[in-house]
Amino acid sequence: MRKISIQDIAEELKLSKATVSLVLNGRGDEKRIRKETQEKIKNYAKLHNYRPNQFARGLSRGKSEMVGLIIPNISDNFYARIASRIEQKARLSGYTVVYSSSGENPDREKELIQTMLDRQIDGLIIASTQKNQEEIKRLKKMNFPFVLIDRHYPEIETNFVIVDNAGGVVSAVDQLVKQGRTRIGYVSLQSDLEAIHQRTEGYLQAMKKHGLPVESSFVQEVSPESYEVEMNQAIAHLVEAEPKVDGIVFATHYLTAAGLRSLKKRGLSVPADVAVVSYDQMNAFDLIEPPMTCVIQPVDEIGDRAVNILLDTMRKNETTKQLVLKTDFVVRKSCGG
Amino acid sequence: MRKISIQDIAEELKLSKATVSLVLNGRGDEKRIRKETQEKIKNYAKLHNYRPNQFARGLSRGKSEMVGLIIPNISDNFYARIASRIEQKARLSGYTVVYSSSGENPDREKELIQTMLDRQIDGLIIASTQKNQEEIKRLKKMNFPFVLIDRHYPEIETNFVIVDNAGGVVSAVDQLVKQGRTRIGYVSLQSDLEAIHQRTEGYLQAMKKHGLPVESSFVQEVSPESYEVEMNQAIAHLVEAEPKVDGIVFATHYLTAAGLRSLKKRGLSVPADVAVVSYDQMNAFDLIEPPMTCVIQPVDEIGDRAVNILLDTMRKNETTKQLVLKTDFVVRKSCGG
DNA sequence: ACTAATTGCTAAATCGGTTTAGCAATGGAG
DNA sequence: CTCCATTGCTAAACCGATTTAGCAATTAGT
Repeated sequence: MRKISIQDIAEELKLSKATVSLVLNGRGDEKRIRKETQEKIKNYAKLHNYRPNQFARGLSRGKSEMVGLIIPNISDNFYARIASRIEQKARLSGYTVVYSSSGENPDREKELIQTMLDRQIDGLIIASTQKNQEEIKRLKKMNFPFVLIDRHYPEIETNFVIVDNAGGVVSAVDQLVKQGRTRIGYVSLQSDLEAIHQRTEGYLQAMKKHGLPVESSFVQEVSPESYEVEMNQAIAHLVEAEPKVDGIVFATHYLTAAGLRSLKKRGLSVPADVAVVSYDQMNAFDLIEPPMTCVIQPVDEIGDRAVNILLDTMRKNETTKQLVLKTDFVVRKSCGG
Repeated sequence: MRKISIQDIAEELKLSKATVSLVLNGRGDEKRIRKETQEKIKNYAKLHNYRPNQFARGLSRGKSEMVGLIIPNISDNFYARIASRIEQKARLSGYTVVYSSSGENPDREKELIQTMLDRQIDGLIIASTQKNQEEIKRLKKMNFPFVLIDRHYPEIETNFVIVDNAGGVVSAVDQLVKQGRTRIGYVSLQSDLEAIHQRTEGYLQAMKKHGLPVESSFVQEVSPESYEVEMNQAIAHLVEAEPKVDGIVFATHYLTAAGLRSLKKRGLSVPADVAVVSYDQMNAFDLIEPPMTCVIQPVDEIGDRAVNILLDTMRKNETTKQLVLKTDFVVRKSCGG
């Protein structure tokens, strides 16, 4: 049961490689190969479990039927779910997805893009660190098909599928206001990510819209590296400086987690003392006490749209498509509702 | 800035493809190519950003420098973390990891294995559905390098890295006993997975060891498809039948989650009414009230060991390696401690 | 009966590398 | 001056497919 090549089949059946290849690629009729011959080839191939060597095929066709996916971190549930969806969706169109995590490291991201290009992938989906403009520009200049997801470079014209971050936070603030909260704080991340800035924008917009004051202590930022520790500081500012907040919006799910721990340590009760809404969710956010109110990102839609756009771009050279998806919202007890 | 091939370099520098290839693969000295010539080639290659075509290289070398990873579900945090670790570790040895989710579907798993073999991967790491003996046997017969992780086929002699499931549950029961609980229930999954059976074994062993009775209502099984619903039934049996349980061990993290919801619905308090220990963890298990006591699986070690074994197997044809890793344990409030 | 069209298939180039056997030129030893 | 070693490099086969131009044999058309 050794590996069998097209050559082997051709010799065995006393035909040429060309004929065999044509038939096995379904071009037998088009090339007017006799039905009988076609059957013979197909049967032999099936019987001996013929499998085309993808290297040879790729080399000669210049296509790999693979698309690359680069995300910051596969063990972040948000990206894992996107990855999972993209894989499923891409498979339906016959593509294999190759994915890798950049660990939020631009150099590594660059390296990964290069590795994937070396492997002759046909297209790329990237949730970029957003510190990799040069590489993205290069892809664009190469006219290589790609789609940015979750994060994009506003200054580069590319395909992208992102989420309406500002809108998501607005709905979070709206909900707190609806519950009668007026001194609403916001905890965010020190970050260059557009998405993070937009969330802050959303907070400020929403507060303005409701005519609520934004005290200087209301907006807190912690560093991505040591947010666990800094969160205690941040919470201290929010709940001690006068006026104390009666509601907090956290900019990411893990900030919410850290924030809750911090609130708990101080003996503050949610939502009685402070109502909480989280941007983005975590697996157990409906399990915790109180269950967490969340802005929900349309994970499946991000994946589906990204794949669709990529396939379009790969096939015809479509115009660039830029999508901003609306967030969803789940009200649970943490917001005081 | 077009794509440049070895051919191009050779022509430009009036050398042969062979020389260029040799030099760029670091075999210049060995083949006694003049330093000067080597420099010329390397410089030209760097300057024009030469990148070898991996298809061509793979075709001619018969190696792809890729390893495949097949897991049930990338959006399950347990597997995501393993995948992440494996990717990092494999990269250090110059391998790219291609991964795919089987969705617990044996047919799909088989398909994935085939696809990966077609793509000429050099080795494979599989967390199998355990309903795919034929395929695994086939790999073995082909003498293809692979390692099973998390789940293995006891009747097939293969490399594997699994966890001491029974031992993990024993430590869970031990902890509950230490907290003075004596009527300990166990909620598991209807499943053919060895890992799941072993956990049940562990429960029974531990109860026996402590001389505790296992009432018929103490062991509950729910189906993987509708465990959320059936959990209510299961919990009802555990807490209503006499004698009522005063402690429960859940066989997986998501069973724990569902169980907690169910207990909450009935107004039962953890750990006052029922102490709880979870086999395996979830992201927010330290956030919930009460924080969850967990059996911790050595995720990183699974990944590291699997890669090591795979690399060994790929290089020299080592003897089969079979590893059973010990679990860890985190005590938190849910067990009454 | 002669040309034209159709049928059925193949030869050979190509993709971009790797690798082995060996050639030509130079230097040194005897 | 001849012979052998060494240096520096190359020709050509090979990996396993795809694809195009076109040949030979048969059938159809007039």
